[in-house]
Amino acid sequence: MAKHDPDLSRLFHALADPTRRAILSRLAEGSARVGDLAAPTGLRLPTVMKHLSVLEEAGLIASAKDGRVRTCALRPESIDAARGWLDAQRAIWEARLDRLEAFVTEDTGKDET
Amino acid sequence: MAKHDPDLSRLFHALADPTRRAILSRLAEGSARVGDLAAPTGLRLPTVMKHLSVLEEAGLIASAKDGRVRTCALRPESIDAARGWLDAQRAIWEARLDRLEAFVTEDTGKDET
DNA sequence: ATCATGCTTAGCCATGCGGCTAAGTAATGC
DNA sequence: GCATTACTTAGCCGCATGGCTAAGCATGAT
Repeated sequence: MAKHDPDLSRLFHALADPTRRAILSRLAEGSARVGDLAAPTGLRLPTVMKHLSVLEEAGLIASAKDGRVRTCALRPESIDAARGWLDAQRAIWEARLDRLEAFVTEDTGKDET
Repeated sequence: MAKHDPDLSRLFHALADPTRRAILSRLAEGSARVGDLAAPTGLRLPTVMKHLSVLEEAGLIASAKDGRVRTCALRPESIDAARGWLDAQRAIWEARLDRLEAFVTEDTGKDET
């Protein structure tokens, strides 16, 4: 387990934005050009570009420029880091759950504020 | 599939911070008091409190106050939403991968910026 | 009653993020 | 060559985030 894990932070951060998740979903239907990705979002190109940068730096997508057109595609394996962490945590949490059992969890909302 | 999915955004956002992930890891060893959670972070209490709020609003932890002590515990099932989304995406991406195959992905770094 | 403990609230500050416009560059089409 | 297309870069703006200090409040100990 790494101490800092900036990769994981960038990955989760990238996934935390609805627009970016929408872009990913769109890309799941096939690779697309930047303009085509921007259109359905209702956002301006530069804004979408930033989102694409975030996604690319998180390793979630790859892009290549052919002529004046940049095409983006998913990098499916990138999601494994996130899944791996979640699965690991889940496993540990479940294992410990018997000890915690009905501590605060019993009520789902014992004390809010 | 929801349009906005603010829950998913909050969840991923909560997981995007190293300090918060550290707190979750610590909680995986058993429930703990706020002060005990703050100590290893090197951060001040109010700061940690904010992190705990984020985690709680994301549904990742629950807390209850007994006397003047607040105890926090994990909510293992909360992670399922994230896992679910990741798994779904992963599945779709994999399925489509044959079509995309070696489009941009071939090189891992054809054209950066 | 008084004091210490442990969390909580309020408010400040710097940075970062998500949105925009405007202007720039590179490839294609005529 | 010149206009158009399609990104790209630069820079601005408002708000959220993550850190802090200082002060508050409730509980437990003396």
